[in-house]
Amino acid sequence: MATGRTHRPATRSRGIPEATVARLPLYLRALTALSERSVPTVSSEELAAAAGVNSAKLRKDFSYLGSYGTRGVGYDVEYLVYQISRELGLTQDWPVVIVGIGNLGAALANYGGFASRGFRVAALIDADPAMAGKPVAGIGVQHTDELEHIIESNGVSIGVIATPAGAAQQVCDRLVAAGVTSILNFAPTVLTVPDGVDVRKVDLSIELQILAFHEQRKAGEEAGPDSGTPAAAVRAAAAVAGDRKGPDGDMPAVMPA
Amino acid sequence: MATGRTHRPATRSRGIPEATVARLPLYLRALTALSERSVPTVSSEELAAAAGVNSAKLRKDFSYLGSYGTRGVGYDVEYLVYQISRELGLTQDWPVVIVGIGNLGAALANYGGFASRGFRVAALIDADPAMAGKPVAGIGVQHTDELEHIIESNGVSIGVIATPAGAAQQVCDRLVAAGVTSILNFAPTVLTVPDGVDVRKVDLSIELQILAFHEQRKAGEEAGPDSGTPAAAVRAAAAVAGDRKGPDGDMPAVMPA
DNA sequence: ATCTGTGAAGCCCTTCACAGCT
DNA sequence: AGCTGTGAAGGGCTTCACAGAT
Repeated sequence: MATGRTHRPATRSRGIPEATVARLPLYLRALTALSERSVPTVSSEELAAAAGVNSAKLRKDFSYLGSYGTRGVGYDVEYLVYQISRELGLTQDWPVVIVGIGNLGAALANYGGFASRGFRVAALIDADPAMAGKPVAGIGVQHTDELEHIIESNGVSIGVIATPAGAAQQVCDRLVAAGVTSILNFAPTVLTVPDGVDVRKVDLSIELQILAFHEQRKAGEEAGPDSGTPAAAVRAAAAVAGDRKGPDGDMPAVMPA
Repeated sequence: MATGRTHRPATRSRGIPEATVARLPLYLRALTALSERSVPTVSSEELAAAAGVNSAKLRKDFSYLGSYGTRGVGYDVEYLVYQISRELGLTQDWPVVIVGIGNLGAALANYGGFASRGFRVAALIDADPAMAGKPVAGIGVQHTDELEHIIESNGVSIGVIATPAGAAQQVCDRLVAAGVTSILNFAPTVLTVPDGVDVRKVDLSIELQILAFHEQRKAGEEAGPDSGTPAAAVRAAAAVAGDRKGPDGDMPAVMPA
């Protein structure tokens, strides 16, 4: 999922499909809520509804973990919470560093979901010397110079990058060199990492652009031609004929060969 | 022009696969960077490297948009920027509201990527009366009471939810009732929406949990090289284990019958 | 009677490999 | 000669539908 990854037929992970892994946290959240309400058992149908998936998918997912249900009855909530937690590696404590304590970094540091489930903010790191020592979310910000030392002395293997795009690759390189093998990247850049390092990215503007695509499609379909969308005028300019074979419109004016 | 107003089989947008749509913003970003460096043309190989995908995939993706390249040469950068922008609906201006101006909401409001590409923060909304009027990112925060009025008078169709989990569904319902048809949800909850409304979710703790899973797997592998057997061995070992066929360990103490 | 666990079918996406332009 | 555009093959995920357990 990271950058260019060479061939690898079938990872010896444990045979759990990536798509399933990505849903386990969803199930876990739903189960935790049930657990807090002291619900003892739950059917695949009920749990699936709570997690927002369909029940066949949920059962298939669980089948990769083992046979944890009881036919005719359902799943034991507490038992499943434990099994999924263990599968996800949440029965241990993961120290995490956040690099880049701007608006977003601070928001992440304050995010409750961190501590609640196996993750502990071990340090906040920023390149601005003026930030050093300032407490954010009850933790003193440390300067980037300390990065390697912090990683090593805390045994950190997960790093969160919340720096500007320009600094992200450099920070990433330093994190990896110091021993980090999993990175959550909030900077709008493609990170290049060595094999064996996992990168996941969260990109706000990409999400919005995907929504815009679907939004545009809705607007175009529901009422035939363009309805009263604001600033739709720009788009009308593209209604010229040309030799390009695009499905809809062409370049406004300038266009090279 | 070639706008096929033919029969619509089902939910197929315009034949552009969802996976392709999700990558268009990535290409767009890479192309924008090239454009700023005044690079006139780029090959599928080069652009793919910059976007972190492989070139066959990129060419296939572009083939859904039309034939925008020149064989033997590559793609014209400016032309592609325009075509992808248009496809994503970024040639028009999308007013967006952000609901929930806590740490995260403020970070989002300050996020530059918003304004830079077709999106405009039309309003910031918070339930706390004490927040009302306070400027965040140069915009005055408005109270939730104004929500419907703001949506309608600004023609907002995209909403961002950055509230606590407990308030998310309620806010969502109000947004939808007021006319919003696309929602970006940062609250750790499954949102229920009517047909025709798109929801995308960004969930920090889920991303971390996925990383933890892989991190755990790495740690487990360097210790003992199990004979490279994916699912088969798991099942084989489990069959011997006894009742429950969990691959590894069982519940510490309590466990149902 | 009920609900899980799972082969099998179907679908979508990715990757390959080469035909077709320039 | 070089690079795009694309049919075809391949792989993974989802959905179906029912056998199997309690």
